[in-house]
Amino acid sequence: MPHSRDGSGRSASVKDVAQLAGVSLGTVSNVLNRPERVSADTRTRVEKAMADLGFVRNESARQLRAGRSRTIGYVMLDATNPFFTDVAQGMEHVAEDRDLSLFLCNSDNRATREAAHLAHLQEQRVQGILVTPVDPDSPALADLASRGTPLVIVDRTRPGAAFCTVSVDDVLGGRLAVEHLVDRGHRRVAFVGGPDSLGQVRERLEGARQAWREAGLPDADLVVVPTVALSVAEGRAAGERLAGLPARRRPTAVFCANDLVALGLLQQATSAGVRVPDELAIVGFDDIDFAAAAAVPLTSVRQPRAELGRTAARLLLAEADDPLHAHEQVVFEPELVARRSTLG
Amino acid sequence: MPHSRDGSGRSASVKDVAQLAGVSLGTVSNVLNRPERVSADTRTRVEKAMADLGFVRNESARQLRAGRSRTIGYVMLDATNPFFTDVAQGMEHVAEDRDLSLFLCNSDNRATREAAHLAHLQEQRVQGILVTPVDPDSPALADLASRGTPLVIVDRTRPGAAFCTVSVDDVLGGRLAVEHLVDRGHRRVAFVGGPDSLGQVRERLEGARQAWREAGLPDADLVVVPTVALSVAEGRAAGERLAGLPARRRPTAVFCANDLVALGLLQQATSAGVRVPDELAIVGFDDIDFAAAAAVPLTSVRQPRAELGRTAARLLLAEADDPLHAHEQVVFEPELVARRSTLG
DNA sequence: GTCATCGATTGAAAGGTTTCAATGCGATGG
DNA sequence: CCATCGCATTGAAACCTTTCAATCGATGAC
Repeated sequence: MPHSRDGSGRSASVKDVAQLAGVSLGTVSNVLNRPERVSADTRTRVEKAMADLGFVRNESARQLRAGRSRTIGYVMLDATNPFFTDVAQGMEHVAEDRDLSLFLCNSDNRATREAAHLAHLQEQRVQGILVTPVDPDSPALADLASRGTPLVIVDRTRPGAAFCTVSVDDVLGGRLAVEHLVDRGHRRVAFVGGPDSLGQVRERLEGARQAWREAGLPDADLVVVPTVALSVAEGRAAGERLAGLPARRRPTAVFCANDLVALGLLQQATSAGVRVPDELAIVGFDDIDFAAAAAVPLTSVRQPRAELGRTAARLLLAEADDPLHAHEQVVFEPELVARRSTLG
Repeated sequence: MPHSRDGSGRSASVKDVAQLAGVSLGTVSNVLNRPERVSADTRTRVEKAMADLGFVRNESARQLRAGRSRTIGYVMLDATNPFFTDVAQGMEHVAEDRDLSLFLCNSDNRATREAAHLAHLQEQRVQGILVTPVDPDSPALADLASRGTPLVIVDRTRPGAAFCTVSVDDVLGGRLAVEHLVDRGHRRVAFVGGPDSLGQVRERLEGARQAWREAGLPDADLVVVPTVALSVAEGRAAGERLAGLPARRRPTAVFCANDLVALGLLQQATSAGVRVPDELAIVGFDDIDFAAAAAVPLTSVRQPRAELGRTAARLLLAEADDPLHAHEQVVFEPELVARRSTLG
């Protein structure tokens, strides 16, 4: 029924404000952008007119004129994984300090969705784009960067690329996890994670293998249990598969590619009556808040989540401010946080 | 400093494309927007020119002309709470179907941050704004709606307001939780949650009280344990406070205002040697994925998270398409999902 | 009394896209 | 051969803001 966007049709523009205040366009703009240049009297008159009309700056027009926007975007791999929301939180703080908005998009692990978001951000002429890509080697990313849009890859690395990357040493993380398990006396261990297309998964497994070999243990005793995704549900399913193994071949410990998988596995194990860690030790990866909060607190490989986000955002803005800026490949070191799920 | 991003100065515009392809501006625009009106020959020529120049549409200019954008925004209360990311996921699907982008912002429970995000979205002339507000009665929201920006409140209701709201009956949710506990024989129960400024907390408590009274139980046996936030850490702290109570006054069951609090409490209880549910039953609220995945799977009041998001987004777009649209107040019914944390 | 100066204000141009009425042209029908 | 029609293309206007050189009026110096 009555919808009345207030009687007036369109929303008020600087022109309307100028007219009502009896000044020129330029003056209104000055009130907005260089208030010190305007006499106190005119300024209050203009401000009153703005308030009366409910004037809201049109950011599109502003951007068009300025050529750049007040926004940066982050395309995340999985918005429902707390790891990524924590990373985003770190970025948000940097953006807030610089008075920019952070536009969050979720690719949900799909390359097509990722591409759509990247295109849209580019069309918006954002100051720069942060992305945790489905595939860091995709030529689409290189194209993007070569077109001049500042770009930072988060949680992946790509040596020699034409953009900055901020990541965590996943190979080292994998080593830490398995070294810990070996130290605790485990001699039959499973790695649970997938899909293989995720670099994070490949490298964590690689690290696990290195540590395993260096401990002089036979390759066959490091079992790989692949999953189709890094989710709680997949962790639960993997738990059931493990439970199905003959006792001789069943591992005494599991290293999961991330905490979601570990939590699912933990739940399945406990509900199947397997005692953690006595009968089965579990190590996760990421150290999300839910890891410590699990009923059997989870040993996990901690990544500096917020720091990752902050650093990525800072590098992005550095590049946006200075296009001659040299690209950096920052790599953080992960750290093992031992808790009850491996400590008995 | 010369700041040549690439040799070419600015990025290519329709004008450049037109020139290279030897056609007029209008034709390029037609290729972009009404390709069927352009002869096959010219079309391919124009498309080649675009590819050669790496042409990217300037969304600001487009928006400026069109008066509206291809974007909707969601200002969420707490991006690190999986409940809200699941709601956002539901919205994302609707947006994707309509070929819109969803701009996610996090107010992080702060009114100032919320205001900043709302202002920025308004300046961007988004098609509409979804928001789970810090305070649904804030006049700022009413102002926003009266200026003509389509607005939908998510997870809160506000009867008689000049905008749509989509919520879940929190009072009913509270009743379900407590009725369940009373059915299971509990006669001393605690409610854990806060701050009181959150309507969700107030109403869930209200429902709990109603159910308690209707069961004919004395008010004093429903203990309220306030928290300063709905987080895992606060749940853990509350657990410690409960553990400190003299045995006679200690509740046999706890109803937590959301699952994060419940998970924290569960962890504290288990690590303190309190057996769940035998010595302490726990009910959460939201039924996030981590609830079922907890090592003692959590009984929780399920909200239709994705459905909430989808409905909100649909209402928003309905209003954006038809400003005469009548505002609706949709209320979903929650549902109790009983799991081991109360079932022994 | 004139001129330079200074601060406040103005007006016009620019930025990239879309839209729409107008144009041009070849073909069709009379 | 003329009128008409349809189709592909064109050109100019509009969207709203910002910027910058130009203008105006007044003040102070000489």
